[in-house]
Amino acid sequence: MTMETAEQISTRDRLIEKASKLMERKGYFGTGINEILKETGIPKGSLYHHFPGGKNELLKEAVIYSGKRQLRAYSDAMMGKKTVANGLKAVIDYIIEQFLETDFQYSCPIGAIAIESATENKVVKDACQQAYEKMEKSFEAYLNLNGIEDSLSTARIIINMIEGGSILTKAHGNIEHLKVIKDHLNKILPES
Amino acid sequence: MTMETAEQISTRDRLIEKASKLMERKGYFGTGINEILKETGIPKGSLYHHFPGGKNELLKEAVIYSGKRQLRAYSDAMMGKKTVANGLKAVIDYIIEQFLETDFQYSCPIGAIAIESATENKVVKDACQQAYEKMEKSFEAYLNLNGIEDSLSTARIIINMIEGGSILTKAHGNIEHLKVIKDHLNKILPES
DNA sequence: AACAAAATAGACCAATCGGTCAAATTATTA
DNA sequence: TAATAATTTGACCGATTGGTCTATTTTGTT
Repeated sequence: MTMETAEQISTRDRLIEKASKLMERKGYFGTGINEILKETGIPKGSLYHHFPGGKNELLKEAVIYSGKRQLRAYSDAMMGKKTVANGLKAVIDYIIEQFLETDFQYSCPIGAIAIESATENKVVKDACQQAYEKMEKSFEAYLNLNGIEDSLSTARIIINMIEGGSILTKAHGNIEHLKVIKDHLNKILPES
Repeated sequence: MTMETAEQISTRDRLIEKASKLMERKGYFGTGINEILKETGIPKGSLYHHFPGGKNELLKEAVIYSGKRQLRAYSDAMMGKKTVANGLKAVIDYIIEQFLETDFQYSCPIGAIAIESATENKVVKDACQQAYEKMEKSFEAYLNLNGIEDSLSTARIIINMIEGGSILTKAHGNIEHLKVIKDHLNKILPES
């Protein structure tokens, strides 16, 4: 009967959350099991109890978690915007915000893992692919619902620009490459 | 007086070359000093003789090397093409070729490093930034020379798409996301 | 030939890597 | 409450990490 806060986060979720954060910034190889444990204070045995597959299994879950969080954030940003162009520009604005808030430590959550070769950790690689597929379908549906032609290819172009723009933003330490995307959206999407 | 081949690659260059290849595929953290040494057969002492700064210095040089190689490959692909659209499509074709030849192990050479957070290795980070800046200026000049308006912002959009498209291509294991870029180039650039 | 500088060679180091495992503890069910 | 299952705890493991250091060999210069 301890005084506990309303929501008690499980050990498993705490591991996934921390792994997700580290992974987004340092990739698969840069994310250390021991670092996750030290920062969360969770002992090693617990990790291998919840994730018998070890690092691969934990990071697979972390990719899924990151993907969901990213998709939800994008959806929230788009919600309520009157035009498609405005909805997508709100997504870019959200990303810009993240970069500014984290002093450019933020990056494309899935990209940092997906970019690393991974003949090895196929489990993690598959999780990345599925996360991207969900995002693609989500964008496609959004465009299709608003009467945009070539909704699939347009969705792909937009995701390409977002992912690439995020890398460039991180590399340069300024948001110019993301701002350019907003301008470009005006060109390729119907006004108002 | 040994029978030696025409070109003798220096120990230094062999290290940079191998580091570059590993780094493009596995990023900063995934690239191990020991792995480089084992695969090249070069002893450890030689590495720290040529690169007193250790891993950071070697990988900085590797980023510069990768950037130059990438830029040259793009330039070669564009050369001789009559229209800007065709020149840029040739660049995408080159990238597609690389993916197919390497069974999708190829990735954006600089992106794999740039995406990893790097408050730490500032040296490497700066090298990434400079590599991207050179590429941006190169594309901008190419567009400007061919009478394209908004050459800088257009260059940035194109680089964004290339980098993002490469990540998505790697994640999905097919070239659809790169093909879409070629179609899009037709839309945003003047025909022939 | 003699000397100095450059480069090669690899043994060695502490620290960290991901992972295993047996014991102790807490929760659940009978 | 007794038995059982789920979970936590942390010591321990071999392998690998990036890095240092002292010889030895090769190269260049006079």
